Amino acid sequence: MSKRPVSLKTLAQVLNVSISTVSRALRNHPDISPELTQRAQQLARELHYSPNPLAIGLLKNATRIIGVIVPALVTHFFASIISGIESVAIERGYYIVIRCSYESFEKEQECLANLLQLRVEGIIMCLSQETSTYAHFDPLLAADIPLVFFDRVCRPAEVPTVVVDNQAAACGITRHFAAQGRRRIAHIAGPPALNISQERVLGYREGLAAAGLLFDAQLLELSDLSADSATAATQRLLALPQPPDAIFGVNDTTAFAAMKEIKRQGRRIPADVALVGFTDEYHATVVEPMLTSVMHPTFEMGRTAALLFLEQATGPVPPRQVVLATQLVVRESSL
Amino acid sequence: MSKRPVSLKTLAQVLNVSISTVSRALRNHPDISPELTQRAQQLARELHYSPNPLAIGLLKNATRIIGVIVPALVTHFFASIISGIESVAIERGYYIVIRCSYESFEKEQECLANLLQLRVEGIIMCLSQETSTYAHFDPLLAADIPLVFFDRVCRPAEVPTVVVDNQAAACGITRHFAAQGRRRIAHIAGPPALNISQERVLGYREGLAAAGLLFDAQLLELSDLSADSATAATQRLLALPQPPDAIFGVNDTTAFAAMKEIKRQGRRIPADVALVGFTDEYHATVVEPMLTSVMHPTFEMGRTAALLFLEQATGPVPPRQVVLATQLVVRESSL
DNA sequence: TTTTTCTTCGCAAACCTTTGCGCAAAGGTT
DNA sequence: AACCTTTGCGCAAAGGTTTGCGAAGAAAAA
Repeated sequence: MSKRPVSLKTLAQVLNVSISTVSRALRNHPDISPELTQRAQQLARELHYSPNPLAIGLLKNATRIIGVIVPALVTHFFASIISGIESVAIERGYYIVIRCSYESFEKEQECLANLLQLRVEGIIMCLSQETSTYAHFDPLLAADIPLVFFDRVCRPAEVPTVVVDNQAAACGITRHFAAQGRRRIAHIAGPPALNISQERVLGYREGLAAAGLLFDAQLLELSDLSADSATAATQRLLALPQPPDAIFGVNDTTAFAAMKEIKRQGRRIPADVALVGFTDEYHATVVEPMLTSVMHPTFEMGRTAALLFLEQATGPVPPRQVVLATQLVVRESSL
Repeated sequence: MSKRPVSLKTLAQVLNVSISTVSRALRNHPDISPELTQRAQQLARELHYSPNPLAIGLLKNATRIIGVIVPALVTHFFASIISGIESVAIERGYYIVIRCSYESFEKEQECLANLLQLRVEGIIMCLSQETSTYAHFDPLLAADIPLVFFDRVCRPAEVPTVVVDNQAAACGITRHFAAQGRRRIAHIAGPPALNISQERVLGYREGLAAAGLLFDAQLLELSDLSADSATAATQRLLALPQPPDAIFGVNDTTAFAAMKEIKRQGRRIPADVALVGFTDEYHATVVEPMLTSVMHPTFEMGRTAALLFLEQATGPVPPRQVVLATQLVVRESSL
């Protein structure tokens, strides 16, 4: 298509020496005379020579590309994590190729296969919401291709992961509610297959116990992390004979949807129902009332995931499980 | 690092034929006997052979990678556009590599050079806020590397672009305000170098004229698209002897910041000051009052940009300028 | 039988880079 | 004068794929 860029061959012809000599000259090989080295580097600059990564990749069997698979792109959470991954990738001379699974197990498999075809050097990903079997990662592990999970993880014994302290955070939220005098604390949970859902439910129950409250199955609702399902869950909760006086959403999308529904029904936040989200999207501060939420170190999470990849890429080391601390940011919605 | 995957060579050795024969067999070349073709394809499946894109890329001088440069990743707007680009890229067998300029002209140049080193087949990008000279695109044009701009554009005579009807939309907002009886309509504009800022200011003035209102320079404030600068601009506007009764923000970030400041000063929206944003981020519906805004077809914008790239990639055609329609979504903040 | 025509495959070059090895000329040592 | 070392460079292979051309063998035509 576009004309071929200048190669070592071009330089060699101009300098009237062999290709291998030019190659050495550019890399300051001691075998090459200072004058020729000088001339070659000078010419390379003038002609804007840059080594062809495909040729090097072919030779070294390394593309310097990291594949990244996210369930969704259009969220503060994932965009910020990608941003973190990108930042360390750049520092270390890697490129990242993004693929989106759209929360679909099937698409997740497609993305995986697709990125492997590209010969990525590793994959950093977050499981889709539908993913509940994990055999599709076998080929990666068998081929020694570094794999890193973040947030939603599996097979932690084999694959390095970076997650947040979900259970502790969820416990903290529940205890925060209890400390405000709330007694009927509800939780809108996520898909049961996901570790994040499980851990947050665990933390929720731990918090209840710590506050001396009994677990009430009616107050534990399920959602698929979407606004619609969260709205439905909220409606069911509010329709209870004894509706909750506090709701803890599994993420901020859930909490925003709950907030809308609560307000739509003319109930006051936090007077009638206190509300807390999870993830701390940027807009938590712009809604009214401002949403109490669990701040995730998203950028840091991305950076850590990338560093875990680098760790695996340099030498095969045992998989590390990094747990990042979150912080409960208390705002108007839960006071 | 990781072991080399199976290549044509591997297959050739097993089948006891030459590499070129296997290559032809897999591509159903008529020169190869049906039985051998059959056997080769069978074996390729069993061994999970997939052609090495580096080798093909080297041969064809094509990486099937599109470089994408955005000023920021962590926004609904850009994430959604990237999503659109990705969707058509996948359909056409391309990969996308994302780079972020962080609104910096210097970083924009770095990203550009970096992606060119990777030998991307084209670049789809949005100008950084600081970018006001455009010579750094010369090498691309000279090398016939397809380039596409979206939203913030330049050199439209040479480079295909996809934008929204900024002036018409801005005019529409202003007239909407006027129709509600507003008389002192302010605009918080963006960096003057950007086409989007210029066009929206033009539309603003066009709308004023159409409504029979005089332009008042005091009511035209500048921002750098950040929340902080928008807050400052809002403070200046509200401190005016005759403060505005309507504010039109150059984007939703600006509008959100303005909303916070207006509320902080104890003024009512829309009673005292009506407010309209631009871009319709998802959270426009969750703030209180819900924000009137201009809905952008962001996903469509990404898709269009990718299609424009494909257009350039197949054959050099004159650059097209695509203008997408927006829609003013009227909500509580301006009624 | 000899020549022509298919059929079916292999050789080699090209894309670009790196690197082990070899080789020539120049200088130095005995 | 004969030998050894250094200096400075080229050859060739390797990595995986595609493709024009040549070639061997078989079948068909003369």
